[in-house]
Amino acid sequence: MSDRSRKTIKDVAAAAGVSIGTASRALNRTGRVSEATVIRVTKAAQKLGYQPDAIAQSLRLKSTKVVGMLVTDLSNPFFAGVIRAAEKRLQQAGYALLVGNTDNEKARERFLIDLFQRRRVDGLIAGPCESEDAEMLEELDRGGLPVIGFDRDFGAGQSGLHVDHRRAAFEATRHLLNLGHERIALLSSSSTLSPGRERIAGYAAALEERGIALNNALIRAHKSSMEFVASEALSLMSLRPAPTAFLCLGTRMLAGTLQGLRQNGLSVPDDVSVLTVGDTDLARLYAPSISAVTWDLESVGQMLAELMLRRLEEGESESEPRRIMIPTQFIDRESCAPPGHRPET
Amino acid sequence: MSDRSRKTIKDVAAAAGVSIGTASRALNRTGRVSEATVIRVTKAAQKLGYQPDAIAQSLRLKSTKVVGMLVTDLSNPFFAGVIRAAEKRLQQAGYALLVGNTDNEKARERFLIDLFQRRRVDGLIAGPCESEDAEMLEELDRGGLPVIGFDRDFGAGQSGLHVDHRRAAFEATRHLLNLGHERIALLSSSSTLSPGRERIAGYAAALEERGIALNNALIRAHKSSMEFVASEALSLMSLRPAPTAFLCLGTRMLAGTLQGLRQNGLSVPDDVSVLTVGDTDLARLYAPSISAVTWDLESVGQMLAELMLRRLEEGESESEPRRIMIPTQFIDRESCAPPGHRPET
DNA sequence: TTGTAGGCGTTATCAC
DNA sequence: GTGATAACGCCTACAA
Repeated sequence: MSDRSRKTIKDVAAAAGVSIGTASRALNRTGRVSEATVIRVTKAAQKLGYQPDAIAQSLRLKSTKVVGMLVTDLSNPFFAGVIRAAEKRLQQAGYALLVGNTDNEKARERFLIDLFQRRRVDGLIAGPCESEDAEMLEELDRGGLPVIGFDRDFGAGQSGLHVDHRRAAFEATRHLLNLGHERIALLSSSSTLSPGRERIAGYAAALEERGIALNNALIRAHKSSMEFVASEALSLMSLRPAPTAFLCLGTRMLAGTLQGLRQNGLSVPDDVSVLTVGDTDLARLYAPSISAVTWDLESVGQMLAELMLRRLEEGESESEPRRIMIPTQFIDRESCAPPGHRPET
Repeated sequence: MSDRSRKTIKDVAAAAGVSIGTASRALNRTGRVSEATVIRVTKAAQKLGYQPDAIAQSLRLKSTKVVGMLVTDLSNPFFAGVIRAAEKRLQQAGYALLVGNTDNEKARERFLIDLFQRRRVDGLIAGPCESEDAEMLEELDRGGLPVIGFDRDFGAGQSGLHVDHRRAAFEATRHLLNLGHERIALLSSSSTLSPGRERIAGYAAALEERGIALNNALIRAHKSSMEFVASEALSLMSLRPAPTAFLCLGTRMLAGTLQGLRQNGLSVPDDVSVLTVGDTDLARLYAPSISAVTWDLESVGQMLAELMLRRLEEGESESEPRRIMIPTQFIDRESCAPPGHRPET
């Protein structure tokens, strides 16, 4: 099966004693071909180990059967799980998935979109990015490249999927409020990306519902290393009055917070309650286990693929855009208790 | 920029008033072209927003500038980190990375290899899989498709990269032995994949060095859910004499073990020591933090890409296969103590 | 039912 | 230096 001896449909046709046109029709079962030649051609193809050249097919059919996907970071488990599920579903439908990391940089996003276009992907799934480049993607979509947004702002005419981050943060905050907390610190890695913004909005809405004023001193929203988050957590704890609960938006925030609290001998939930939006092994298995808001990565990936496939298979029939909102679940574990559970030191 | 109006080199040539051949040469700066026409053509291309069609180029040049990568599970953080780094490096060299999940199934591996071949990938990075299908990959390689193995058995003539799992487990085990442990339980998700086999071998070698007989009752090597691992851990603890330390091979094993111990009120490291091969947030941040053997995912990915690029750019010059062994580092944290640290209950 | 031929968008090999 | 022209491998009218 050396590269040189790669069999083409020409070889198959020759081996079966038919023209290449007939061979093609027999292999693809398109057009009128006698059953006898179908068998003959198929056998010849099998014997030769013929594999149709997807590149040539793409050129001819104007479809690569590839969809591109843009994420900020493929190694982030929240994306990895989604990618995995999306790839699986797309593969069932005969599509491959080409993934690109934007690293949350506008320039890289541009570069990748360009790359995907040159590679003639059939569609594009666009995850969150600092450059909420709605118009650009909308233009692509109108230009004939189906775009599905994922946790990202996009134009009115576009299809997409959102995890309900706002409600997630709302419910988490309300849970803390119900326990009696009023000074709830918020740690977020971003206030500009759609998920971050939505979560902060949900937090604010829950406070407002109780008539508690938003205290900006309690909010820390910027990307930072785990070590820095740890020191942020400590600096928050040194406020007077100190927060009685931490709402961590994302794994890194949770990890940093736990580290910071632990370094300072603060115990959860006795000294302070902790709650996270986005569930991970760490939250599940930490001692104490951390209450979390979670959602199903697999169904997110699957739905994304589904949205894309629908667009792809509808062809030109510009159907109305579909939007999907993925619900979240609150999981109560051991990390939350009423404030003042233990007298302050 | 609608699909219909996608500009081809023909449009560029027309706009610049030259033939398509000249346009091509000007754009690619190949062959003799006057500086004046280069400028004219370039400007025309820019104005039209011309993007060369990578598919047509692939067909013509017989190179897709795509490399395929096979992993058991893209959402496993140990793979995700590697993939991310490999993709980055390959992209710098103008290659895209197409990833496929084998789910550790032979049939899926076959399917994906077939898919990658039809898509005419320029090379293949093959991660571990239950089917250590050395001959098949070797044949592919000889047939002209560069194959780089990753933590996987492969033929003598092939290039590849291995993390030094054997040494990792050896050192971890030796650390426990040095603390005085003699009954060390081993939890592994697999004894058939290359990494699992190597680790078990490293464990065995360390015991042998001390003249301690291998006790199969202490070894549990099969894939299983976290819950099952937890019950495995407990069943191990009910042995008499009970193990005094756990060596966990992989995140899931660690997570299950910690959960099991915790459910039973066993404390680390007072009742039992715990050590993991493969570092994660969970190990770093658990209380107590878990000693671990780690390695650099990024350099693994980068080296894999490097190996591939070298093969790709050497062309036909069948250079001798290169092998790389990635070293590991032992990180001592809080989860290990001498046995009998606290009198048994 | 089957064969022939044109073309998808490029690049490379020729002549000029 | 530049312009035709022939592939690359495949599918699909159109003709037979």
